[in-house]
Amino acid sequence: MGESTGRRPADRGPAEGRRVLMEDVAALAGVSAMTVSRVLNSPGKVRASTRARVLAAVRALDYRPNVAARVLVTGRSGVLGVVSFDTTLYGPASTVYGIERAAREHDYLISIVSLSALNRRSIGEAVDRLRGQAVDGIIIVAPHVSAAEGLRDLPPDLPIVVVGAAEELPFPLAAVDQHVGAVRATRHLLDMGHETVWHLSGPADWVDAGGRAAGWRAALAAGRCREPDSLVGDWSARSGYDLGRMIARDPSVTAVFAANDAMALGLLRALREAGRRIPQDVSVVGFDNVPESPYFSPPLTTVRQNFGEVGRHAFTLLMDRIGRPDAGGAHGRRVVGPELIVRESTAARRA
Amino acid sequence: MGESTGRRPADRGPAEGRRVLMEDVAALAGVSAMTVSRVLNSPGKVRASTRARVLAAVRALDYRPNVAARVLVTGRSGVLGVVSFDTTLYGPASTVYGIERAAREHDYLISIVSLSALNRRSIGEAVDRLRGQAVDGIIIVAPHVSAAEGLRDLPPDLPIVVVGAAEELPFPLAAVDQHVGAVRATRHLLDMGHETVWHLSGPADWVDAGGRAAGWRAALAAGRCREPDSLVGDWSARSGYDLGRMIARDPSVTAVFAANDAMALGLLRALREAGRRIPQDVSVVGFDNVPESPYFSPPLTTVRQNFGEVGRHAFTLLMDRIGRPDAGGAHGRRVVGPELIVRESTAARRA
DNA sequence: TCCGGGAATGTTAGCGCTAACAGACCCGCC
DNA sequence: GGCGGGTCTGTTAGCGCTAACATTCCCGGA
Repeated sequence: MGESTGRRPADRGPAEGRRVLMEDVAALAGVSAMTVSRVLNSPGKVRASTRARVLAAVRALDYRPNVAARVLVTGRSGVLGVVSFDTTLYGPASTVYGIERAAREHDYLISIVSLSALNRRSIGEAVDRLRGQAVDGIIIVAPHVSAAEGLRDLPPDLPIVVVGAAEELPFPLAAVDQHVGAVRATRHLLDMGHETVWHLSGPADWVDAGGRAAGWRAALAAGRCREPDSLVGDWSARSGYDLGRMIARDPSVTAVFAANDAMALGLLRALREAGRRIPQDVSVVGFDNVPESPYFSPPLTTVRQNFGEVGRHAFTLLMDRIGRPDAGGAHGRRVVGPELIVRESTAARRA
Repeated sequence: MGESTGRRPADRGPAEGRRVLMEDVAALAGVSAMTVSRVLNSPGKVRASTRARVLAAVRALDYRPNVAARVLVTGRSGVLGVVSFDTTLYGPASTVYGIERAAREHDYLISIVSLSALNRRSIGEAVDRLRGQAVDGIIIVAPHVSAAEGLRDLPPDLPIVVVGAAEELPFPLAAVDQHVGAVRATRHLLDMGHETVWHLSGPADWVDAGGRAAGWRAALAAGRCREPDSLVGDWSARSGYDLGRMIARDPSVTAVFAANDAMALGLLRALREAGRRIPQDVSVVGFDNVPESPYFSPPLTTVRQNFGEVGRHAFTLLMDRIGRPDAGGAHGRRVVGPELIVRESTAARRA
């Protein structure tokens, strides 16, 4: 059979522009292709002297294995899929970055699909696209309630981990505890003597927004405080500004918890335009601790989320899942505690 | 030969947990595997009635082609590599997002490698990792001078496009014209009667920082203005604040151009702390037009960069390059013009 | 000296798909 | 009715690698 196959590397001259194959390395090292493969994949099974010869040949020829061929045989690609939404937002961007670093440390590559819209269809499509590329597993960063619905339709055979989603999903989960963060922010304000705390919330269909609003509500209830009308924004500074203008002239507003730092920034501006001083007249707390928040006017009291750690947890959970594919078992949950960072935008209520 | 190969799909029962192969689809549709392949890859070459039968079978079995096998044969993966640096920074994040959208519209997936350090070694490694995954081409978003050096070592056989790098590289380039942006920002201030303009620059080894500083210098020279000492930051609000404190009490400082919006934010704060009013005492211009900049105090005059368009250009250039691999030819350059956005942080110099 | 047995290496047979060629089919026209 | 020409479909042969089995090698002990 060896006779009839005409295009074996040995038949053509030595690498002239042609891509270097494992067989070329084998020839140069004076071994078989299989030994080269072993040196690359399980070095322990090859005698040291042989291994050295092979590695020298690999370097000499600048050989790079063809991944497609390897994947075809082994079924594993060394690529993880990441599904995300609007990676220009600070939260998603930081989470993806955290995942990427964790993956790189373990020699995984990540492929990213952003969602154009948040609905069950688009999540399914994104996952399909990644499955099509033979990823070993998928991390879904889609902090959206309707996204959670989309997750229910997903195939159970593929290892999937979810970041920051709602509670009841059949997947391992890594997240920051939004509820606790919001409770801390709200209680910080109540502890300073404010009669109640207003809340500029995120979009109703975001899981994190829901969690923060629930935490705020719980803290108010625990303190037996009146719960002001809900003010719903969209994470943007603009929405914080617009909502801020609605409450800025109400003197009963002395403490506001904004669902993220961008909204807090808009709020600060609306308050100042209305002549209210911060923190003397109104205290403001944000959420996220974006790198700019210490330089707001005034520096913003906010809640820090450790996205890097969430990313690392998500990666670890996925590795666990890939390791033992008995999908049914208990689904790991890694919840990271947020941290209140007190700066100058909050003060005790004036007597 | 067909006899001896024991594991053909037909030999085992119909798909029982086993992965669905093209041959299964073919059997169900009553055609050969090749016809299925044609329906999937060049539908025009198959009679409509046959095509319909095949597609029905594909859907019935929920068949998904094995990409690894396809890549092994065709050599094309449908994946583009993106090399980037710190995707939590607004610029890189937005660029990557723009690339991702453009890629998605053309059914490409992107794989991302972030650089931990900016030096020639790390760029080479990142490119190697992507090459290892058989990407069809690579877009490098590494706006760093030493990165540019790393680019010189890259293999010429792989289609590569660079975003926002320095001038003289043997690759197609997409970028925002930093020089023009900086000239516009500076001239805007000079036109308002300021005697000169100070500049908080970005890190010296970033290409964009160099471009902006050069534009600032050119505009000053054109206006025959004194060039103040250079103040070098690192893009962060903190560095803008620190540098701001150094100049805040100097009454001759009446106009400052910050190399990005984050630094401008820190600067605003330092100026206010020193009792200088903006824009009455000092005018400030930023660069980037981050979504929050309209809500700074005061709203920031800045320079808008259209990252989405840069991403789209980069993608298009890469497609061109993949299309005709005669690497030698002219290298496309797509330079996007930035736009000055005047808000309330700039005003005419007091008489 | 020869032999048993584990370690090192080689050989064979695909992984699932598509390029290239071969063959079947169909239509209208002579 | 038969035949040229295009259209549609099938067959064959790998793409480059690795799992599994086969073989060789090497060493100490009898």
